[in-house]
Amino acid sequence: MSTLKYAILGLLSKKSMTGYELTKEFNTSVCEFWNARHSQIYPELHQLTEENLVKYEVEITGTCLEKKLYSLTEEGHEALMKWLKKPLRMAHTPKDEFRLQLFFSHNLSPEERVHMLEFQLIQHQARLQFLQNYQEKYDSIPPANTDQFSEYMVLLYGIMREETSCEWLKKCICMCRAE
Amino acid sequence: MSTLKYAILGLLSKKSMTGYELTKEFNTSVCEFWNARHSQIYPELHQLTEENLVKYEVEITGTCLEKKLYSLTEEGHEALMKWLKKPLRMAHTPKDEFRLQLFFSHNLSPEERVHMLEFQLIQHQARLQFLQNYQEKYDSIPPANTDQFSEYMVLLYGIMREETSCEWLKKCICMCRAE
DNA sequence: GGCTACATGTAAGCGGTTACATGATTTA
DNA sequence: TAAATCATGTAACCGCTTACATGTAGCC
Repeated sequence: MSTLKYAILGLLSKKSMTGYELTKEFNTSVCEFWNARHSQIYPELHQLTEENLVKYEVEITGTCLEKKLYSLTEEGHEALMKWLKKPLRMAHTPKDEFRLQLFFSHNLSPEERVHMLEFQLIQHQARLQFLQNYQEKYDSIPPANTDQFSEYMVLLYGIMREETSCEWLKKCICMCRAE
Repeated sequence: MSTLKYAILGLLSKKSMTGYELTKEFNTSVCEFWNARHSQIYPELHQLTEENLVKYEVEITGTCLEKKLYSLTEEGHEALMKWLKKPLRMAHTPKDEFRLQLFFSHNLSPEERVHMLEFQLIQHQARLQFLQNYQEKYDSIPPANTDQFSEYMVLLYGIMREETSCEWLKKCICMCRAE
């Protein structure tokens, strides 16, 4: 079963949602480490329904607009728990077009190379700022048994990763300028 | 044009190679930030030939085994340079199944959660060790205009990223045990 | 009345993986 | 002579993106 299905089960374990709301979730909180478009989510929900891992109730908004409120079945909850307990092999290093460029960058002039590093740096600095702002919403580390604690750990990684990226880019700029 | 095509052009700019050798390259040095299987590489080489970005010469090994030695055309070199100079938007945070698990990990027992963090930690420590061993081959930072320098920068990122991952995992284990 | 957000779907195509398929060369 | 490596290809399938397609509800 695809990871996306577990992501959907996980989100539905927190709160019953429509496909539309799931799509929004994938574009906000979860998007730091997973994402999906509605064109992928609706078919997956159909499949999960067939597999009896989720069920839905039709609600009417206004006079006739139907929306499907999805929730986990007992079976769905079990499938989620089983996946959560599965030890994962470390993921293969993800593809990275910028580092591919950099790998061939000796074909560029020193100025061009420094320029491309600086362009990445300002973007990662902005991303770091965004994540740090998000972190300020926590005035302390949440208790370990809450979903806020899980969120906090994941956010922490994002911040540390961006700090490292900025540090690395600055180091590279420095080394390029040294000669 | 897909990134894989530029990766192939980049590798061929260093050295003329067969599809088989390109495949090996994608499983060693370059695999830290890009990879591809032979089933994808051979069709891409056919397309690049049609687009007149690469050309090949047939060589005979032994008595009859034909191999195609690919190299860049003038046009191919220009395409590579054009791509190298293209400023890249920061890549979207890559998908990460482990962090997805962790995001839903408040459903686990404290012991189970610590266990999954420790399992990741030993894997990242091994990867860090591997990259550090690789780094020892450089006894100093190579001159900035060489391809070794490009390699060195990319390797440095790998090491810093793994260091950060280990640091983060240790911090998480600590926080999980604190309560 | 018009705009934005809510809400749900399908189709075509791309990049990539896994598996199928074949055969020559080198080395132990 | 058997196994590992060199060498080149194709087919089916999967996950995902982009685009197509439709209609309602709420707000200004």
